[in-house]
Amino acid sequence: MTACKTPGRPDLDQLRALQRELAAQVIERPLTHEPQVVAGADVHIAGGEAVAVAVATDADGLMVREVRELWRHVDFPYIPGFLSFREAPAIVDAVNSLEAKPNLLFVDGQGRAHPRRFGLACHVGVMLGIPTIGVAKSKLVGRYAEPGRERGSTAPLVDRTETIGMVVRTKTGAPPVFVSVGNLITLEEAVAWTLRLTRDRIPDPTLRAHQQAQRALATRRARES
DNA sequence: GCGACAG
DNA sequence: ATCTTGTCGC
Repeated sequence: MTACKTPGRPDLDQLRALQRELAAQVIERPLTHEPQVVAGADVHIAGGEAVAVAVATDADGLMVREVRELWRHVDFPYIPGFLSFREAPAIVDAVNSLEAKPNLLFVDGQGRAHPRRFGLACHVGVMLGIPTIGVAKSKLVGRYAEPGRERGSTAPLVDRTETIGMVVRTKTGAPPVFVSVGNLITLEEAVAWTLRLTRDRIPDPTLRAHQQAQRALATRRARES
């Protein structure tokens, strides 16, 4: 049999076509409801085992309402531009496991600031049908001028002639983050909510999810030794 | 051909 | 992301 799926080398041409198709389903428009439940999600992967964590907080990110941890097998490799095929399934499951569906979700990666305008935050946003914001710690595509050093400074992220996101200084003196629309929100709102929920460099719900995922992996490693 | 390249 | 604790430098 030669027609088996080969985890090592996915059909990227086919996936690019799929991304363009799904990118057309992304809705960029103002929030229709004031978010009451905000969430952040992150995934850590070690040797085919992925742990996704979703943390739900109040609208200011100060009170944690819920933390869900979900394990999943992952075979898709990391390929720049195709991260969502590796991480989106686990994130979607983790968010769906929350008892209260969030009105806004922060995703650790790009939204529309992607070569085909379909980063991880868009993928998750389309699958869940909720507003999502992509907050990435580094750039995937686009050009930008360094924003001012103070927290709150911004600079547009531009690809060709299109503004695909915003480079945002969320912490004075720290490297900026790359904010873009995931789904059902505008770029301006995405930037405002990112600043609102960020106390350190990345949004609080995301930071909490990140730390919880790290603890979960460490725990599993200790258990296996 | 040469860089760039989310997590 | 991950390998990995303390240590070198401004």
